[in-house]
This record gives sequence, structure tokens and C-alpha cells, in this order.
Amino acid sequence: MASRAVVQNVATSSQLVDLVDSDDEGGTQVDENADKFLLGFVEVNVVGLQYYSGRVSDQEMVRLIREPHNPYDRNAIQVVNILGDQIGHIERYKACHLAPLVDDSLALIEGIVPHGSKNKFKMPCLVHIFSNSVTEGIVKQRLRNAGVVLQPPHSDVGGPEGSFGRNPVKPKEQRQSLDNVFEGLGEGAGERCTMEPASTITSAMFPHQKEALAWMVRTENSSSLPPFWNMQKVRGSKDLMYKNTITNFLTEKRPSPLLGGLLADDMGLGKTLALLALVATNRPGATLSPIVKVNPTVADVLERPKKKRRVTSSDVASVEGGEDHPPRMNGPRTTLIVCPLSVLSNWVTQLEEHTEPGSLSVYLYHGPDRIRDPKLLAQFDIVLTTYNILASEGAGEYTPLQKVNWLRIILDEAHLVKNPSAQQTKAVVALKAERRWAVTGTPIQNTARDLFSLMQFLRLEPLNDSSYWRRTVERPLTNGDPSGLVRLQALIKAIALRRTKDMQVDGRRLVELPRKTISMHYVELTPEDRELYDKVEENGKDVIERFMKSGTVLQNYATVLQIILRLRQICNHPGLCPAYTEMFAAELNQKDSKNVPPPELLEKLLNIIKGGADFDCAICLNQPTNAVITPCAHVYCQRCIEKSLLRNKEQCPMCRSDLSTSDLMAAPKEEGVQEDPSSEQGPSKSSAKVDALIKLLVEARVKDPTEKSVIFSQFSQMLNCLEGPLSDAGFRFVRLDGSMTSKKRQAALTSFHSKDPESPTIFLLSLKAAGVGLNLVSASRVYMVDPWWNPAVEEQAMDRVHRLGQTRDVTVVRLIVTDSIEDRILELQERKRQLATCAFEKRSAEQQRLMRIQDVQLLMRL
DNA sequence: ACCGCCGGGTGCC
DNA sequence: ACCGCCGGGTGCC
Repeated sequence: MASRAVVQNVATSSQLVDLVDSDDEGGTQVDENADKFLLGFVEVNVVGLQYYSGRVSDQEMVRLIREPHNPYDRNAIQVVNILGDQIGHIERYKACHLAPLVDDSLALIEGIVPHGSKNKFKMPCLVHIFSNSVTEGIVKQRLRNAGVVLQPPHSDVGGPEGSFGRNPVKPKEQRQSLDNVFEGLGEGAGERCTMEPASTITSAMFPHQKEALAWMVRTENSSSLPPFWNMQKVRGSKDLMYKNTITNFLTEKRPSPLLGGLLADDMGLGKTLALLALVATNRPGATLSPIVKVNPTVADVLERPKKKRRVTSSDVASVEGGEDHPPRMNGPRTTLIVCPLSVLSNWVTQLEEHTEPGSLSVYLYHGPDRIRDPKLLAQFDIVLTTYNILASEGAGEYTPLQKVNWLRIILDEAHLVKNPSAQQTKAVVALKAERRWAVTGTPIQNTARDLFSLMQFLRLEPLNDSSYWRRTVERPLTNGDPSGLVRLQALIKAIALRRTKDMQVDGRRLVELPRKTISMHYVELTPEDRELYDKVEENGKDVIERFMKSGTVLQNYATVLQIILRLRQICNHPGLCPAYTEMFAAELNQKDSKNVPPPELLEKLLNIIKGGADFDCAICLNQPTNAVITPCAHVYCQRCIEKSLLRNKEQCPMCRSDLSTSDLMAAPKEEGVQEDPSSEQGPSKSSAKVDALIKLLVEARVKDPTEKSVIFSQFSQMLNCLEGPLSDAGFRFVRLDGSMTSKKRQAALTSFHSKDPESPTIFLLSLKAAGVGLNLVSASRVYMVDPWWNPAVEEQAMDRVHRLGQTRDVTVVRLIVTDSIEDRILELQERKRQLATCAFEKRSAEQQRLMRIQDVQLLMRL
């Protein structure tokens, strides 16, 4: 029963299939257009203006839409403005040459009207023609045959996109420039203002949090023009017009202000409290405390107030209007907060911690019995829900969350919303709200495209339209046209607030954390265990050496991992691994790894997963999302490997053994393993490491009996081994591992955080189950029972203790068995660390294979 | 006049 | 559209 729950077949798991779309890029469209470049442009006329209401201004971008079912001409091409209003058609004798290019997918066409205004019947239009190196020849040939003049790109008749060349920027360089987009935002950018939160916020706030509050409140109550809009006086008229600086769209209707944006502070700067303060402070009918400048300088005082502006880029509308007016809210009162399931409880905890009891009513929209009446939901101050709930309910009008008119929406960990075609993105974008905030510590993960979903969520016109986003930001960026980066920078500056942990204000860091010291504690195995260890290592070396000689290490990877796993287990406690005699029987008798009977293979994979095989996906080099494991024991993102199997032959990219989609097995969500009841009890015997750890804990208790400790291990069985000795030594402890329900986890956390003198002082955690976001600041001692070769995983674990809210100095002790695989894992960590610093270096599949083999050699001293 | 010329109606696809 | 084009009205000077 245990193993069935663990390894599930992807092909039959509808739950996983649903999740597939929710991560990673899905847009084939993008890829299709990625290699397209501007061939040149054709001058045409837009005709029939008198029949349509769509208006355009000079230099405005227009969209060209094929209209194959037009009753008068099957080559018809509509010309449409930003609002989607039709302006006219492309004159038919040009359309008949352009339409086939589009219909045959040979080219992409886009238009700019140089003189859009004041035309009654027709107007000129430059049709930009994009194609790729394959279709370039045909397109040119066809146009030439048709007698259509294709003007080369660089004759540049004006028009913002004139400089599109065919010198694409390498992804790496692009990535680098993207990273810079967020640099230095907030450091010298305009005035710094803070604001006191409502009195219902009971915790003290850092200055930078009050600054975020002031920024958000001001944004929410703003009447300013959204980014990329200017006011313009029209000649010969007293009327004001509003002009979009990207598309040159001109309108009399004032575009509504952007009441929201992107809070992109680093992790650990306390975004949650800042947001709770926003919810508690900027409420309907509230009286706001004034927004005040921080340390006004002489220059500030002398400068005319009108000139003091947060937003300085000329591309962006300036902040205008008053600041200290009360919130203009008389509609809905409810804030919807959407977050990943793993941080749901964090919101609840922080609400309890930072707000006056009863001052904000909260409803957890989660679980099968959730209230589905929108009227009831709208009576809470806060409704908390998850992306998965949102995605599963869909974007339809009839779903409860879509029926409510929200006061504001907060998307927590908003970087998770990046695939524009994913269900959850659609659902998020469809939500009705007056104010919208996206919150993330990692604003750009891959490409500028990730930001497109954000534009859709914020409803920032015209960038929330994919075709305009592509032509004004994404394509210039990939083509090395500076306009893309300039726009992106202006955009980010206008909508985002980002502070980093390392940022300094007046020579001090925003958040000073207590010190963290890491030390090693070396452990000698008992003579008995040493003998066992050496024997297993000797045997393992033989087996692996044989694989090395025949060049089949990666084909027998499951076996290799199994051996490494056994060694790591013995270092902790020999009771963690089966009796020695059973250990290599399978491997040694095995002739062909392809014909391993399934139960044995499942058993092996199960063990590998339990042993915490958190490899990076060998395809995308990141931590795998929706990790799957192959029968040959290689781990990938589900999406990555499925794509690879489609594109390439049906082979495992690591070891080239046959592989099809139906062979993939999903790794269990966390460590959701129901422990075998027989192994629930730890072995009666102790081990050197267990003894060493208990000794350290007792020593620490002598120094300070109230100081709490957390203990991380990869092996939940190791935690079992510790429970008995801990009790014997008189420690009260709680435990968190992957097999526990979220309710039980919460209970363990609550009891650990209690200040009651009888409360537990020790928290046993399985490294994998302790997901990001977990707050363990009640403890100030950390024990890492076993090392793992991805140092980031260990650092993340330590940061759960060493984070905002920690008041004591933190000590971390890493237990390492001397002369064992463990000190080699430390070496490997060092190597990984160095490798990580020269990241983004494209590694070929061959290099990766080699690296993995080298890793094995290092670990086994071969 | 099976023309030229005039002037009104008309106008995308 | 202050165009072109169509087609009806018209017709010495």
C-alpha cells in the first residue's frame, strides 16, 4: 500500500495532467515568431474610412486582420485600432498580394499609419513584413512578381519599429539585461515617503515596510494617468486629449489610473506585513495618517513641490494630484488574496501575529466545504485562496470568486502566474477588482514574457494585448533594439517597488538579521558500524567500477544511487538500511537492467525518492517542477522530458535507454509517504551520530534550557531513530514530515512556537517536507543531520530559522561522519557552488552526462 | 451623335 | 472626393 501511494503513473494521473499547464511556457506562438525578422515594408492605402468609426492618430500602430469570409473579397484585410475598432480595409489590389503570404504562414504583417488623423476616405499605411530565413526568399519573390515594392528596413520612413534587424540577442545576454531592469529601483528613485499603518496593526514595522505602505496607499488612491499615457492639447481645440506613448493612440476619454502594481521586494523583507498593513489601513471610510517624506534634504525643501516626482522617466506619465486625501472607496470591502497552498498558513499566522484580533474578518476559501455564495464572501475583509482553487474553478462568470467585485486582489508569489495560456492565469486575469497587486521576490525568472501575464492581470493597456506586447517589448528585446529595454525599464519603474536585502539606507541594511554561525561537528563511526560501512563501500566500489569500465554508469543509475543511498544511511544509523546480505543480491545477479521486474524497480525508485534525490532537471537545469523519475532513475521536470521525448527519439537524455511517456513516474508531492508501520519505531540500538547529536543538544540545554532547536534530516527514518533517545534524554519535541496532513503540520508548528515553558524545544523536520515559507524563528539552533549535494537546499533550511523575526544569534551545526561519503558530499557541494557562479553557461547533454559520472567518481573515490 | 462635352451622382472590401 | 469614374443628357455659333 505504501509504495502504490508513492509512485504514480503520470499517464493515468489526471491531477498531474491538470498541473502541467500551470508551469513553464506554453506558447508555441512565441517560438514560432522568435526567429522572424523585419524584411521590409510595403506602402498601402487604408480605404473605406467613411464606413467605420475607428479612429487613429499620426504614427499609431494598427493591427491588420485577415477577413477571409468577406463577401466582396476573400483577400480582404481589416485595419483595426488599439481598441479593436475597425478603421478600414487595405485597398484590394495590395491586399490580394499580402493576404496569401499571411494565409500560407510565410509572413507576419503589422501596420503603422504615418498620418492617421484627418483622413475622411483613405490614409496611407506602412505594412511591416516579417519572415524568417526559410520563407524570406519566397516572400520577396512573390512580392516582386506582383510588382509590389518592398522597401528595405533601413530606409526608415519613420515609425518606431523601423530598426528591427536580424541580429537577434542571445538569450543569455537578454537575460542579463533583464536582470538589470530591476536593479537600483528604489535606491535613488525619487522621494522616499512613509506612512503609519492603522492602529489595528499591532506589530512594529520597519521603515522600508512603511515606505511600501505609503507607496501602495498612494497608488491605490491615485488619480494619475497610467504609465505610457500623456496629456496633450489639440491644436485648434480647447479639449485635452490623452495619448499613449507606445502606440500613439489618441483619445478624449481619460484612461483610468492604474490602482496597483508590483511589489517585488526580496524575500525576507516582510512583504506580508506590509500588505496586511495596506489591507488594514486603506479601507473604505478610513482616515489615513499623512504620507510623510523621510529626511527631507535642503534640496527637497527648496525644490518646487510640483517637480517632486517619484516617477521620472519621460516615457511615463507623472504623478499628479493630491496625496493625502482619504481613500475613495465606497464599493466593495473585500480583499482577495491568492497564494500557493504552501504559504496559505503563513498568511493566517501573520494575520494573527500582526493584527488586532477581530479587526479583520478572514475567510479561507479552500477545501470541499467552502462557502460558494458570493454575497457571503463579499462580507469578509479578506478572502484567502490558492492558485489551484482558482484554476480548478476556472475563469467562468458563474464561479463564486468571479462573481464578487473585489476591493483589491493580492497575488502572492505572483511569479507563479506566468504562462498566459494556463488556466490559473486566465482565472486570475478574469477576476473583477478595483485594485490589483502582484507580489513576488523573484520578478523575472525567465523572460520578459513572464511579465506579460502580469500586464494582463494589471490590465495595463495596451501591453495586456499580446500582439502589442510582442511588438513593443518582446521583439525589440530579442532583436537587440534598445526600444524594448527602454520601455521595459520605464514600465518597471512606473509600476514596481523593489528593495533587496543588501540595499543600504544611511549606511544600514534594511533588515539587520542576527548573526549566523555555521560549524561542522565531525563524528567517528562506532567500530562495528565502520566495519559495515567499509564493507558496503568496498562492494559498492566494485559494482560501480564495473559499470565505469563498461561505460554503463548512467544505464545503471538506479543501482548507483541505491549504493550511495545505503552509504549515506549507514552514516546516520545502520538501521536505516536493510541487512547487508540482501543489499547487493539484486545488483549482482542482475544481467540486464532493462528487464528488472517492476516490483523491485519500484522499490528501488521509492528508496531513491525517499532518500531525497533532489537532482536538478538535466534538461532545464533548475529544480524540477512536477518531478518525474524514469525507470533508469533520472529525474526531470515532467514538461521538459515530455517535450524531449516528442522532439527527439524516445530515449532518456541521460543514459539513452529506451523511454516513452508511459514509463515516467511522478515523484510524490512532497514526501507523502505513509511510513511502513513496522518501521515506525526507530531501531532500539543507537548510532554514533545519534549519540553525538543528543550530546550536543544536552550541552546546549545546560547553557540555556529555553533555547529551541530544529533538526533537519533527509531521512524521515532518521527522525524515527532520534525520537527514542530524545525522549530518554528528557526532551519534548514535535515533528514535521511529508506524511503529515496540513492540519497536523500546523498543529506541530503552533505547539513549537508556543512560549509555554512546557512547550517542545526541539523540532524534527524532514528536509524535503519543510517547504519554503516555513517560519521557524522560535528556534535559534539548527542541526543538519546529514549533508546533501545541493547546498542551496541546506541554506534554504537554515534560512527558515535565520529570517525576519529572528531575535537571537543563530548557530548551525552540520554533522559529518569522517572518512565517509559525507565528507565527499561536502566536496561536491563546493564544486556545485563554484559551478553555480558561472551559471547560464550552456552545458551540452554530453557535458552533463560526464559531470554526473564525475560526481559519482568523486563520491565513491574512484 | 456608333462622337465630345457637360454636370450630377457617387465612392471599401 | 478641391479627385476619378460612371452614365444620362445633350448637341452650331
